[in-house]
Amino acid sequence: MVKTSTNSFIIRTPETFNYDISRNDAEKEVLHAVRGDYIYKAYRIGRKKVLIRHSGTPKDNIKVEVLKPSVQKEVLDELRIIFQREFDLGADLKAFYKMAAKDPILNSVVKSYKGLHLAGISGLFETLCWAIIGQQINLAFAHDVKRALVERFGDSISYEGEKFFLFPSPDQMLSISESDFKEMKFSRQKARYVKEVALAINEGLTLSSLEKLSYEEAMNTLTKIVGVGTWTANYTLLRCCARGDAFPVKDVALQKAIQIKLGLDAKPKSEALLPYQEKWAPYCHYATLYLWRSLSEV
DNA sequence: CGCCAGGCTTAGG
DNA sequence: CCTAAGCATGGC
Repeated sequence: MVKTSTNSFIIRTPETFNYDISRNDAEKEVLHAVRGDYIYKAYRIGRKKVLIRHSGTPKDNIKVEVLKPSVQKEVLDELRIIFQREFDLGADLKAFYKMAAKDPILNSVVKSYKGLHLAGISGLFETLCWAIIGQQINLAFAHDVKRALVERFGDSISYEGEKFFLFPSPDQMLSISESDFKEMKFSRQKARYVKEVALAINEGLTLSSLEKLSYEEAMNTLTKIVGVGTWTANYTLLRCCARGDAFPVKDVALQKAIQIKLGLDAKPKSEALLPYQEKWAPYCHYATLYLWRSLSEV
């Protein structure tokens, strides 16, 4: 038996989980660094900044190693909880696969990306801001804007000559001037929108408060924030809260994927997607995720 | 050049 | 309720 370091641990994953296909290894993503089999990422746990790296085991479990600093057991426990959420390990995809196998749109994508879990976004604030940054612009540009924001205003942790960044806190976001936002290529509206979200978070909006609400209530809570419309709210409930009732019918990537699967001449309008919200419930989030992946966009 | 990108708000019918 | 304009930039 090999003695394992107290600074690493292994997370058991469900049968349906495949590490290689689920790990988000987008090179353009500023909040992690992909180094071969490892993904390096910084987290804020309490007041500590913690740098970890994770990798897959032969059995598709997840190995997490804390690289800096050396931490107490409580931090490791917290990291376990974070990873459960970050890879949506509570999801049992068997029922989704069973439903999708009989669905003309989904049957091919669930075969292609078997084992894919929702993964990759840490916090509510980050998710909402990322959605706002991504409104109406292409993803490559959105990544550049996020990178500029994070590298300039996010905290970081240094390790072996490299810096690993954390997403700015709501207070850090609120301190950014109009001209700085402009330099980072935020439109004036988007600069306001991310600050509106920061205020909402500071006033008590949390993931757990959202989880207690019904779909309609959660949508109402989010869309009350200026800058958060139905697309952004659905995106957040899907991506961050892993809710199976969230379905971004206005999403042009989702529309495009469905257009391709059905061989349509044009993208279906959002109203045309509404029936799928009922049909695919409670797996609208995974239906969307797999269709996005079919465009190589998640 | 025009049009579309993982939209939203506001103004004006 | 609905539609149009404005936002800012990049890729094709």
